[in-house]
Amino acid sequence: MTVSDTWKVGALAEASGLTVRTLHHWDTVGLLSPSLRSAGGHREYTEDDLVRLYQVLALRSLGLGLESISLCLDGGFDPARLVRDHLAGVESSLAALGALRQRLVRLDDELSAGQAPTTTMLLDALRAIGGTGTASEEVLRRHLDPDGIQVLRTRAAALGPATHYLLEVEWPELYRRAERLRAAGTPPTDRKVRRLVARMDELSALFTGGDTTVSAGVRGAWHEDPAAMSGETPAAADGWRGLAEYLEAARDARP
Amino acid sequence: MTVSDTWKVGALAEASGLTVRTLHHWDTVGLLSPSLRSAGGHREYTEDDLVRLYQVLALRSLGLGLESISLCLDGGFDPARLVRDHLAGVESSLAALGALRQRLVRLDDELSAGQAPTTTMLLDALRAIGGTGTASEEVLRRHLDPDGIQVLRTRAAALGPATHYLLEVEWPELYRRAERLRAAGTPPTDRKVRRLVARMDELSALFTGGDTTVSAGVRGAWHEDPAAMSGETPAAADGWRGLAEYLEAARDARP
DNA sequence: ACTTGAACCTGACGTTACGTGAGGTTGCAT
DNA sequence: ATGCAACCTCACGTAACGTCAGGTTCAAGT
Repeated sequence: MTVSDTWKVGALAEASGLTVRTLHHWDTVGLLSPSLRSAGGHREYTEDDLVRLYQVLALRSLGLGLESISLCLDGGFDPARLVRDHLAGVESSLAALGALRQRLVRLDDELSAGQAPTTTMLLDALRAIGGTGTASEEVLRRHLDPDGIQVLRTRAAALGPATHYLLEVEWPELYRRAERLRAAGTPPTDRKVRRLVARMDELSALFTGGDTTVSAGVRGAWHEDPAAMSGETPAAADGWRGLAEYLEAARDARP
Repeated sequence: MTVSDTWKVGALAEASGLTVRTLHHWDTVGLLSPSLRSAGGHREYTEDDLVRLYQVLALRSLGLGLESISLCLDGGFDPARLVRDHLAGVESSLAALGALRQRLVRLDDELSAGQAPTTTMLLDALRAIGGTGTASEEVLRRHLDPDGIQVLRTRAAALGPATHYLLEVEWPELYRRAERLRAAGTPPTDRKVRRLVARMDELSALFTGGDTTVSAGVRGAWHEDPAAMSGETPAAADGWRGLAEYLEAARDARP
C-alpha cells in the first residue's frame, strides 16, 4: 500500500544526499547491501535497508571509519569503547592541528606584514636594524659596527621573497630538530647535530655574505641573549641558553 | 677533507629520522633526487641535496603536500599565497574537528554515566522518569499516566546497550538532517522528509513497544516543550517549535 | 682474490573512501 | 519495436608512503 516498497539506487542516493557510487561502494564492502535484486540485477533497497542506512549515516557523522561502523552495527564491538578511542584520536589530531595553526598564523602575519623581516634570529636582527626597535636591537648593536649592519641591510634587500620565506620556515625547523636531538641526549659530536649546525651556519652566511666578522657578531648577539633574538618559545627555563651552548659545542667539535 | 663527501640512503635516513622508503619515494616523485649515483646505481646524496632536504623538512612540517613543496622550492608558486591558502584549509578543518569533538565528548559523557539515559527526546524522558528530575519531567507527567511511564521504564531496561547507543547517535542525526531539509525549504510532503519522520516514529516505537497511547503522549510532551525535552541546540529562536510543526505536517501528509 | 653478510636496487601491491569514466545491459514509455 | 535514462560491473586514480619479494652491489674479512 506504500508508494513504493523498494528503492533503486538512484532514488535512494537522491533521497539521502549520497552518490550512487557511494552506495555501490558500501555494498561491495558489505556495509550496506540491498536485501533484494531485480531479475536483471538492479539493486532493490527495502525498508530494513533504509533503517540500516540511517544508522550508518548517524555513525558516519561521528567521523568513524566504515570498518568501525560495520563492527558497531554488527555487534562485534563495544560501542562505548569505540567512541572513547575515537574521541582520543580526535583530541590528539585536534591538538596537533591547533599547534600547526599557531605556526601558520604567525607565519602568515609576518609574511603579510610586507617585506618587514621576521621573528627568527637573523631576520629579527634585520627588523631591529630597520628601526622598529625591539629588544634585540641593543644587543645586536653591541656586537656589530655600522659596516656590519650595512652588510645585513644590503643582503636583506638582495634576497628574493622565496629565500626570505624559506628562512622563515627552515630556520625554526632547524631549531626544533636541534631541540629534539638535545632533549634526546644526543651528544653534540653526533653527525646529525653537526649537520644541523652546518646548515644553520650556511643560512647565516646567506645573510652575511660570508663575512665572518658579521656572522660572528650576529652569533655573539644571539648567544648573549637568545630569548631576545627569537620569537620562538623555549622548551625549558634554560632552554635557549642551553641550546646555544649545545650548538656551540657541536661547532667546536668540527675539526 | 670532510668525513664523507656523499651520503647513502641508509645513513641519510638515520640522520634525518626518515625512512629509506620515504627517501626513495621523494626521489621517484622528483621532490628530492640525489645528485649522484654510484657506478652500481646506489644513491649518493651531496651537500646540496642535504640543503634541499632541510628545506623539504621545513615545509613539510607546515603540513604542506609534497606537490606544494615542490612548487614552492622550484619557484613555481608564490609562497605567501600558498601559506594563506593552506592556513584557510587548516582553519576550516580545525573548526570541523572542534565541532566533532563537542559531539563526541557529550556522547562519551552520557555513555560513561552508566546506564543513565541521554539527551534526546525519548531518552531524556526516561531520565526524567528515573527521578533525576529535569525540566522535561513535569511536561512528560502531564502527558502520560503511570502505566505509560511503566511501559517506558520496562522498555529501557529491555533494550541492549547497542540499541541504546544507536539511539544516542541516530536520533540526533535524524534531527540534523531534518533541520537541514527544513532550512533548504524542502516541503514537508517530500519523500525524504516523510522517510525521516517514519524512521523517527520507528525509533519511538522501539521504546514504547508500539503502544500508540504512550508514543502519542511522549510526542505530545515533546511538541509542547521541545527545548526542555532535548539537549540539542536549536538553529533559530523558533527552531524547535518550527521543526516540530514541520515534522507534524510531514506526518499528517502521510496517507 | 674470494666470500659473505649488510645495505642497496627496482618493481608491485596495500592502505581510505570513494571519483570518474568505459563499455555493456535493463527497464519503462512511447 | 525502439529509444533513452538508469542501471550494471570492471578498473584505474587519489596521498604518502609501508611492506614484502627477488635480485644486485658494497665493504670487510680471510
